[in-house]
Amino acid sequence: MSAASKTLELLSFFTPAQPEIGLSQLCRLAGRDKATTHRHLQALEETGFVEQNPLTKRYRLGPAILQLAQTRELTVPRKDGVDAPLRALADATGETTHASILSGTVLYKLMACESPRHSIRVVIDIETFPLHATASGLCALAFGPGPLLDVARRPLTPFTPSTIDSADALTSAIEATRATGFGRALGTFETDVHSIAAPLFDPTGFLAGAVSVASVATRFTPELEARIKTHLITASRDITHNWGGTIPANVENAWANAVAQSKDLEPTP
Amino acid sequence: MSAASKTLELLSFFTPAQPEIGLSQLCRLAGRDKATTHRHLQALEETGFVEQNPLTKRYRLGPAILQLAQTRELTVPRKDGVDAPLRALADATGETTHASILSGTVLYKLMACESPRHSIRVVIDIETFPLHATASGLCALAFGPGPLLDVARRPLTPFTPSTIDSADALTSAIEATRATGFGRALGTFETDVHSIAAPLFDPTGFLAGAVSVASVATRFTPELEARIKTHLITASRDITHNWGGTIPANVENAWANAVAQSKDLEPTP
DNA sequence: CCTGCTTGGTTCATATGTTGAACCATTGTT
DNA sequence: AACAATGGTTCAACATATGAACCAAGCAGG
Repeated sequence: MSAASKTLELLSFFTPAQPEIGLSQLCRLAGRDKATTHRHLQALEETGFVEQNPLTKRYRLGPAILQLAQTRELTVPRKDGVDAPLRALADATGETTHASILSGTVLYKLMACESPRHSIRVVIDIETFPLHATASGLCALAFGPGPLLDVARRPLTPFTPSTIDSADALTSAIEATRATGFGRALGTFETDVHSIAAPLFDPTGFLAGAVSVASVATRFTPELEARIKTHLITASRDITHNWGGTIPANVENAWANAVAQSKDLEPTP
Repeated sequence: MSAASKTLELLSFFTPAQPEIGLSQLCRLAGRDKATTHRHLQALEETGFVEQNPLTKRYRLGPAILQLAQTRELTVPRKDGVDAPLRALADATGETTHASILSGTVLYKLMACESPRHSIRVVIDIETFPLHATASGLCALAFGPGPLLDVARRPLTPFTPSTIDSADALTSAIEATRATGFGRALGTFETDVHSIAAPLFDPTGFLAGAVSVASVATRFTPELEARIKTHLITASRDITHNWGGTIPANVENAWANAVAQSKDLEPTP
C-alpha cells in the first residue's frame, strides 16, 4: 500500500458520528505509528483536506473538500436528481431508501433517506456496499461491467448466516437479479434487514449505481415487497432520467415480467 | 514534499473548467513523470477520490469526495448560511461577491455570486486568496491569528504594479484594515479590480473567513464604495450570525467610525 | 509539590517505498 | 506504412517514509 493511499485512508475515519479526531485516537483507529500519522495529517493539512480545531487541537475535515465536491457535482451531477425520487420512494414505501453509485469496482453510498412512518427503521451507516451481500451490490454485479465479478468473489465475507458464501450461489443470485430486474437481499448483510434494489444507468448506457429500499424483516410481507417493487421502478426510471440515461430494454422487460408474475401469485383482493 | 502531498496536489488540477484530465495531460500540468503520476492516480482511484471515465480513459473526481463534503458540512456548516447573504449582497451592490474561509494559513474560496446588473463583471476563478494582495486576505491578516503574518510576508508576490511589496506597506495596510473594519484592495491582485472585504467570525470568536465585493475600477466611485460598505456590514453580520458567531466589539466600532467618516467626507446630496 | 497518566509533537538511523528513463500496446492521423 | 499521440508497465538507483524513543504540556489525584 502506497504512502499516499495510507494518507487518504485517514480521511475515511472522519464521519458525521465522529467528525473530530485527535492524533492519538486516529493512530489507534488506523493502527499506525504516531509519527507516521502525524506526517500524513500534515500533508492533508497543507492541502486543505483537514484542519485542526485551534481549541481542541483535534483534526477535522477541511475546506478543500467542499471545492472538489462542487467540481465533482458539476462534472457528474448525481446528488441533484436523486434527492426528490429517493424521498418520494421513502414516502411511498414507509421504509428507508438509499442510492449508491459505482466507481471502478466499489459501490459507494450516495445518499440515504429515512421514512418517519415507523419508529423502528433501518439506518444506513456504511459508506460502501459489499457487492455479494447487498441488494444494490447484486444489481451492480448483474448489470455492471464484467470485471466486477472477479472482485466480488475475492473474499465473499460472511456477514450473517444467510450471506452468500459460494460462487455458485452468487451466480444464481445474479441470474435471478437479471431475470427480475431487482436485487434481493434478505438478511444477507444484516440479520432482519430485507432489501430490494433496482439498477440505475448513466447517459452512456452503463450501470451507474442502484436505488434500494431497506425494510425490517418482521414487516416485510409479500404485499410490501410488491409495493416496494412498483415504486422502485418509478424511482429508478426517474433518477436514471435525471442523470440523462435511460433504462435498457432488457431491464424494463425483466421488470414487466416480475410484476406480472407477482400479480399472478398474489392477486389483489 | 511528501509523496502524499504530491498525490493530493493532483486533485487541485480538476476544476469546473477542466473536469476531466488524461494521464499525459496531468503529467504536463503537474510537471511530473508519467509513471509517478499514474501510481498517484491509482492511489486516488483506490480510495474513490478519482474515477476513470470508461469511455475516454480520462480521469475525473470520484464519489468519495461527496461523502467527505457532507461530513465536513455537518461538522462545520459554512456553505449553509452564506448563500442567502451573499446573494443579497450581490443584488444590493450589483457587483460580484464572494466568501472565503480561513483554514490554517490559507484562505480558501467558499462561494462566489455574480450580479447580473452589469454585463462587465468580475469573475472569481481562483481557489485560494493571496493574503497580501486581496481585500479578504487583508481582513484575515488584520483580524486572524498572529502566525498568519509570517506566512504572508514570505513571498509577497507582485501580481500587479500596485501590489503591496514591502513589509512596511503591508503593516500599514493591515492597520488601516483594523481601523476601518474593511479590507481594501484596489487593483493589487488584478488591475482594474477593486475589492472591499469584511471579516467573518466563528462561535469561538476567531476569524473564520471574509466576505468581499469585487467591482470594476471604472465604476468604483466613492458613492459605490460607501454603499458596498454598508451592505458588507449587513452581510458580515448575517453570515457570522448564521455560523453561530458574533462580530467582536472592536470590529463593530471600527465600522461605525468608518461609516461616520465617509458620511462626513461625502455627505448625501 | 510531586507522580503518573494522558495528550500533541519531534528526532534520526534504518530500510522501505518511490522515482523516472526506457519500454510496450493501442489508437488515430498523415 | 510510418508517425505521433495516448494509457500503461518495468526495474535498478535512490530518496523518502518509517517507528522506537524522545520531549513538552496539560490534567487528576494524593
